[in-house]
Amino acid sequence: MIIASDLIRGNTDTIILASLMMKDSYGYEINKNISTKTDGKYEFKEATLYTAFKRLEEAGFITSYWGEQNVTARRRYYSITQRGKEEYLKLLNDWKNAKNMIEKLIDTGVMENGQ
Amino acid sequence: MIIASDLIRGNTDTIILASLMMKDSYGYEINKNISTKTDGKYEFKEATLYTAFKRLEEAGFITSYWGEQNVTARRRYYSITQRGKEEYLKLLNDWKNAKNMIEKLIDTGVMENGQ
DNA sequence: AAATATACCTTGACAGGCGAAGTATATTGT
DNA sequence: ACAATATACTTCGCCTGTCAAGGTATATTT
Repeated sequence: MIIASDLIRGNTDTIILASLMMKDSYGYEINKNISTKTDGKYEFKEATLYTAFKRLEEAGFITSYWGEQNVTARRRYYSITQRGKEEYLKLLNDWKNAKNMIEKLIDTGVMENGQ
Repeated sequence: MIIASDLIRGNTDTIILASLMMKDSYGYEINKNISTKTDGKYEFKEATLYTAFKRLEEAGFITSYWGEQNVTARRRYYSITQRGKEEYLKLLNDWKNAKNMIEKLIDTGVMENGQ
């Protein structure tokens, strides 16, 4: 998994909501898309992913429904709600702030490059 | 505290090690410096800070010694070790990778600005 | 018939953050 | 003189999120 999960923690919900901003999707697909986007460097552990879905649904940020009977296994699709969209924007902003703050705090000048 | 601690988690050790890269310091001072640098937006909770010191010392990344008797309360100073310096560089690199990955995963184009 | 891929779910352990409470000294305010 | 505040460190126990491990079920490939 290469990337320490404690560095992703706090962005889990944002990542899931971002995926659902595009279109309704289901756990397995979301995870595969993440894997593709990161060249296989990251993927949620299943338990983490499904725990997150439950948390987000209970909070009213997403809703779910069973997909049509399909060729492979059954799929539970998730859809982002209006409140979820608002939350996503808030989380995006939180990340922006946290990121800037962290950079300010961990930089000692040893890595001489602005990006 | 404005900033969600789950967004900082994973950078706690890096922030402390970064502080000690400059000079030996003690908990209270490190925390005040963080508060100053962030315009009061962030500060470790005491329990978090001292837990982190213990963790880092057990891992061999820092060492500690009691400061000279001084005008106010007694101070336990921390010093970064050679292994701690190497760890700091590693953590800095981990952060850089995680940051890029997160940005890639949470961006949907709704916030139209490159920074 | 077995292996693999798709797809979801739950339990229990573990680690880090932190509220709360405690200890001790020096300075500042009234 | 006494209280409040600032400095400074420590420990206990709870909470939350991650995740290893196990389970269920179907379709395709070997």
